[in-house]
Amino acid sequence: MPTAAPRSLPRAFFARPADALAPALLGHTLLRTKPDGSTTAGVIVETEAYLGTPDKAAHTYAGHRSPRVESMYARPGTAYVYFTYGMHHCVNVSAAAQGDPQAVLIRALQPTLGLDTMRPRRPAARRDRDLTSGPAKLTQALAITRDLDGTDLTAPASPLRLASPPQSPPIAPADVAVGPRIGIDRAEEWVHKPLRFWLRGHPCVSRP
DNA sequence: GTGTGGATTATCT
DNA sequence: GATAATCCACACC
Repeated sequence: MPTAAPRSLPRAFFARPADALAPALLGHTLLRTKPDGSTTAGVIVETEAYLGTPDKAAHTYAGHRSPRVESMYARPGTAYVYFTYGMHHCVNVSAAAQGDPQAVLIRALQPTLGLDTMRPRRPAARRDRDLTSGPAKLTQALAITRDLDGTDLTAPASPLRLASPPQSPPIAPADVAVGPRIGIDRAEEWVHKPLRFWLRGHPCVSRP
């Protein structure tokens, strides 16, 4: 019998522009395995695309390159984890081709595995849907910090990886809502571009 | 060397 | 809605 283990997404899945990858990631699973063997995971329900060099809201606008953002330049399927607001981490997936610094921010998950492990990491979450309903909430719940920056998300043995659950029902385009990105207010024409994607009506998205 | 401002969240009113 | 919490990267002396 085949196991119930999700199968990792192949490198080629990530080798497309961020605005094409972002909606395609909806419905796939982010899995986090710690050295102690604990596993936490959730289904992606909200993403945002950051298009790199031309995108005034991207960390790599105008080709900006530094150790912090190096993972955005890495081969597709690499984790870009950054630290912001003095206390929060956010996790992205590098997209497009190596050297083209595009990425997709994972903004919300539906928690599916290891909820008992997540709860003590998220004491403010009064309901389970609050465990991972935001980009910094999900990194807390899954214990994702900067030491996972650069992780290969396609490798089955990685501490952080992306997978497609067996028998996952396909996401119909009509179920995907599109709108402007959250928290972007000084990127001129890039403020309003429809680069945020979420599952319409899902209770775990960061904002309706 | 100093100053500024976040791809956010929790906790108030 | 407003604001504090709190670090780092970067711009600009």
